[in-house]
Amino acid sequence: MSVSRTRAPEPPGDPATRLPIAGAPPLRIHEVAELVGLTPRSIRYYEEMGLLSPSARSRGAYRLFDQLDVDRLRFIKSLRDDAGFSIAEIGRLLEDEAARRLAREALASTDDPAERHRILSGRLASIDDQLAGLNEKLTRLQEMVSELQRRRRHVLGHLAELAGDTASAGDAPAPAGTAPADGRAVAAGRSPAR
Amino acid sequence: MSVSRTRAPEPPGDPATRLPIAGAPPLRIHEVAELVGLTPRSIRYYEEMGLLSPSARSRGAYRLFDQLDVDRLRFIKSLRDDAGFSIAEIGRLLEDEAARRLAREALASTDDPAERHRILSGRLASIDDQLAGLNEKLTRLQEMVSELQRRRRHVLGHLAELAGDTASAGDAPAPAGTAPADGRAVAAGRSPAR
DNA sequence: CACGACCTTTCCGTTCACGGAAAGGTTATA
DNA sequence: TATAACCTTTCCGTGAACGGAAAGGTCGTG
Repeated sequence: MSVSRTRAPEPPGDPATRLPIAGAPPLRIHEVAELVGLTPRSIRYYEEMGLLSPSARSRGAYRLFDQLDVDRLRFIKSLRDDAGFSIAEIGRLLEDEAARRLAREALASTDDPAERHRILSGRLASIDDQLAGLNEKLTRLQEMVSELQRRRRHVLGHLAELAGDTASAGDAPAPAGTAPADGRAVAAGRSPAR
Repeated sequence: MSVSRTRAPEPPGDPATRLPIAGAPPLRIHEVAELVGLTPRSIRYYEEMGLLSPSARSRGAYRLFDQLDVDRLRFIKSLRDDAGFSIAEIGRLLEDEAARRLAREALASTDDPAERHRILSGRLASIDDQLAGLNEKLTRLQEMVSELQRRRRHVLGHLAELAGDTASAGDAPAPAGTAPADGRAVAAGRSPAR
């Protein structure tokens, strides 16, 4: 989901990097807000909470957002809505993002193997921490999904039986097991219901 | 994750259904609270919000909870902590639970195929709604996880390269792709960090 | 330069999901 | 029956995550 572009510092000048955006016309707060699906108020709040580096300002004092800011905001929104993290937790994750940048620079400025190893190990540990948290949520969500799928199949079975014929009026025992939880989107027809 | 036992109304009498519980010694609020990992306050709040049927009361006015209540509370907690649903949303999901019971009864009391079909279709639609919401969350979470895994492999690669030898001082392009997102817990060594 | 549309900060208000105290009742045990 | 340890309802308080108004500044266009 594009956490932020990791390569290409792109010094200055670079016509049409991708299709939708041109050079880098900085956006104003309500524009990004609409773009990523947040309110200006929320964005200011996130900045106040330290989730955004004090992004660029115009001579006046208008906040100006570039593509990286937009990516970051999208990431924040995803963390909030999809993973259900609190703003404080997101703050910690993004601190880690910052640590990541620092590690990057540190790595670039030293050739000492011991030092490099220390830095990389720290990064690995941090990533594992995050993975642990996310995987736990993921697993439980998958359990819920497979439970629902079980029910779906059950209902479907009744419907089929109804369409076919009515043999005996007792319901089959049904597999009754926790099912291996396969995840992956399977069946859903309706609207978001939010 | 055991939403609630669906079978066996168990009229009266039934010694030792499962290992931990005996017949049905109703629990008091702080006991269930400890059991499922909630506070008494929260449980009362959930009842106030309509997530719990006015569970049994003693002659005094003590709330008494049986195994089904415990299951239901566990489900609520899972919905809250893992899926990140708000109490209101959980309320809607549980309303659906209720609808499920009603459908069950309705199905038991009619043989009219048209009627049965209507009921079953309603159930199916509701399940699909829920699946849609959960699957969306699941997908996005999986994306986040695979992004993290990508980073992990990247760091791991650097570490290996460091352990092996330093040939040329440039970083390999690395697979750079969104990786199919396999889900399933993969690597995590640390503590929960919550 | 005037204007409308946007922006700034500051501050107070609100909803959610409880926490916690007050005032009093209940239950099991000594 | 008295005591400790629970329980009840009621109500006020709180932190998080904003919403929204006030008072004023800034931008691009006519």
